Amino acid sequence: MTASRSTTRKSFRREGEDKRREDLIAATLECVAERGLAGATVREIALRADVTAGLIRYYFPAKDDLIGAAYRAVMNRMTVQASDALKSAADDPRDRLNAFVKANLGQPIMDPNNLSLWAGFIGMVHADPAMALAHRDGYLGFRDELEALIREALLAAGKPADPIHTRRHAIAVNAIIDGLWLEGCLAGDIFAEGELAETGIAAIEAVLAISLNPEKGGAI
Amino acid sequence: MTASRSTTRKSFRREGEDKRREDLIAATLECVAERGLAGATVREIALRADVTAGLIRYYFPAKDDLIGAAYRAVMNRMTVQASDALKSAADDPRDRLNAFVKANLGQPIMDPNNLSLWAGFIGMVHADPAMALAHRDGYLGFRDELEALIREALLAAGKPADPIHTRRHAIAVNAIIDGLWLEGCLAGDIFAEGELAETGIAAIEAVLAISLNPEKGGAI
DNA sequence: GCTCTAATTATGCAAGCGTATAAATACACG
DNA sequence: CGTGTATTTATACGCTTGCATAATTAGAGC
Repeated sequence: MTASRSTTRKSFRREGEDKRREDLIAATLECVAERGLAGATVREIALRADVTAGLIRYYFPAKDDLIGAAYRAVMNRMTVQASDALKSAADDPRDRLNAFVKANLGQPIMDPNNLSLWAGFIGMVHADPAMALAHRDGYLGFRDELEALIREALLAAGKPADPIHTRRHAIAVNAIIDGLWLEGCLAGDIFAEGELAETGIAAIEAVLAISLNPEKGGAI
Repeated sequence: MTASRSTTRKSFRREGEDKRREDLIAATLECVAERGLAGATVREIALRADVTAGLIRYYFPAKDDLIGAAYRAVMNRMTVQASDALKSAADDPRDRLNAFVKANLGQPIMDPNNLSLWAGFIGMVHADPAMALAHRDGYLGFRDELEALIREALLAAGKPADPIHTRRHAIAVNAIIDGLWLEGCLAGDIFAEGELAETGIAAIEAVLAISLNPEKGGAI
């Protein structure tokens, strides 16, 4: 046994399955944030997670599964962040809707990194049915939550809230939020702090014909 | 000269530079439409254009240049289609804005293929400054055109149209159009024919507090 | 009809990709 | 303190990719 090892093998720690999955997903998001979906290669992700590439396949059958998990994680994180804003700030439904919109149109949801992953995914939706399903679930879930908020806000303002109109309102308000979120993520630097959130609130107030600031301003 | 050629060389025709570029861009769009940006490889594009891969580099220094040209072509095409709708249908500014919105929220602009290319691009914007520039130009151009339409529509309805409010209105209306376009491209099948366009018109009327159907309905 | 050149094909290369698999090792358990 | 196993590393394979370059040829101009 006189031979000396020319290279030392990487030392490592065993981690819990959940921890590793989370780390790998976090590393994936870092890659996407910095170089887009194309930059999220198996090797680069492993490097970020301080792990060797083979381990990824131990936790995810294929790379697409990791990417899909990362997408779901981001969407879920955004959903949770928006819901948190609801919990912490409201009893009047109009305040709740107001807080929901402001949360979606401010940090940390309105962030270029989120957009990069979202866009990369959307680009695959058309070609990959599995991802299309993942997307539609997230979209409808978001819109349903929004529709419930709108219904309550309308009722609190003494307005009718029949399903047909409420649905249409939800579609329009969803578009306003999505569109402004997009603008902010893509070119946040050309807008003043809070400008997009204010614009969104004002537009939604106009569409629903109610005030979302019931304490300060009266109902329209 | 008894030797026979084992394989015959591909016959070809020389084409004008413009024609070839257009063909290559069209082939690129086909690839993106079918399999997403990732499916738009140099070899696949060449196959579609009935050309060998090397020729692409003769017209485009690098693949990214072709992709960028394809992006610009699509955005330009959509812009032209929307502008055509303006020319063919209007003298009252409110009708013009109405037509503009309807055009952007209907065929052929609201199309999954357009979205695929757009999304793939947006995903790269964050990482590639050149593409970021290409995008911002297109975005600001679109918004400027929209802002002009809005200003005229407001004035025609006897409403004030000072720059500050007009800008904010343009941001909001742009968000509505973008958001609904997105929804329609992603899940057009869950909406009735023309539903998104109607929803968009109604939302924009509410935001601007004017009617966009001056012949039938009066101003609000 | 010849010639010259620009357009096109054909071939190959080096790099990077995702994936497979065997060897090594940390660590829980007795 | 061993021992077994789940976790992790290491290595390599086959494929695809974008790009370079040499050979060919279509077609314009004289």
